[in-house]
Amino acid sequence: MPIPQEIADSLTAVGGVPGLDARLPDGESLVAASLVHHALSEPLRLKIAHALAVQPLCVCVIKEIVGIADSKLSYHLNQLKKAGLIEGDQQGSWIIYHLTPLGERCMAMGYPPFE
Amino acid sequence: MPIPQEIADSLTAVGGVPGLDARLPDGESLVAASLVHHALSEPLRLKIAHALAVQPLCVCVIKEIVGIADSKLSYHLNQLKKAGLIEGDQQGSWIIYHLTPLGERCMAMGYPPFE
DNA sequence: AGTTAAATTCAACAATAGTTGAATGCATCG
DNA sequence: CGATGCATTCAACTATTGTTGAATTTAACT
Repeated sequence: MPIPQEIADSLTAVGGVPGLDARLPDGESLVAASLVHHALSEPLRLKIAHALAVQPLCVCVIKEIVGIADSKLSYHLNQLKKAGLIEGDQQGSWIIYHLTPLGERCMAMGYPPFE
Repeated sequence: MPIPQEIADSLTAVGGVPGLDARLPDGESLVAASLVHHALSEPLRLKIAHALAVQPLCVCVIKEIVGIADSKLSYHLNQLKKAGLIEGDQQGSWIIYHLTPLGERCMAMGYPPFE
């Protein structure tokens, strides 16, 4: 007597385990998506992303907002950059960070959907 | 010689650093959101969440889908549970996992928005 | 009660990720 | 050029997270 009837029935309806598996994103898509989630899995980085959703900012202003040491901030900015969510452009002495198109779309969705 | 003009101007328009800060989610919200991101920051857990978005499943079927050891699967199911994305109900010998309302909303959004 | 199957828990271990402070790179200004 | 301010890099360290296999729990069946 294998798995519960309800599960078995609906599973059969989608083509069994192979049928269900076919509906899932492929490995590459899962990895790409998980990288975005990982980048935003730290409150600090999430806050930076929200700030950049308001407007582009140089590192020194971001530093005022989050209140952490330079090297720590650089590390987290780099994590966001590696995930493709932000970019930095040198402008004189300053590096101005802004959301990428992907970053914009992410921040515009209001995710995760609480309430 | 302070920050670039464009940044300074738009920053002034939102009320300076304090004004910008007021537009950002509070610390509690940032932590809550980052927990959801963290739960989905592993390809394995993301795949499980996608599978449960198709239908509720018992652990043994999830195991067939992701192809990992029992204890490892339990660990990851627990991570998703702690983030409030899934729940498990005992039904006879089996535990049937399903998305919570929050999990449903998360998976329904098509996040992150690639393409 | 004894057995079997489903799933979780645990402790030891391995791997990843984040922090820190000093050193470095780069652009500007005198 | 030399000094200064903005930002990144590096190596050593700490902390968090994930993996493994054995032991345990719970429920059903005989």
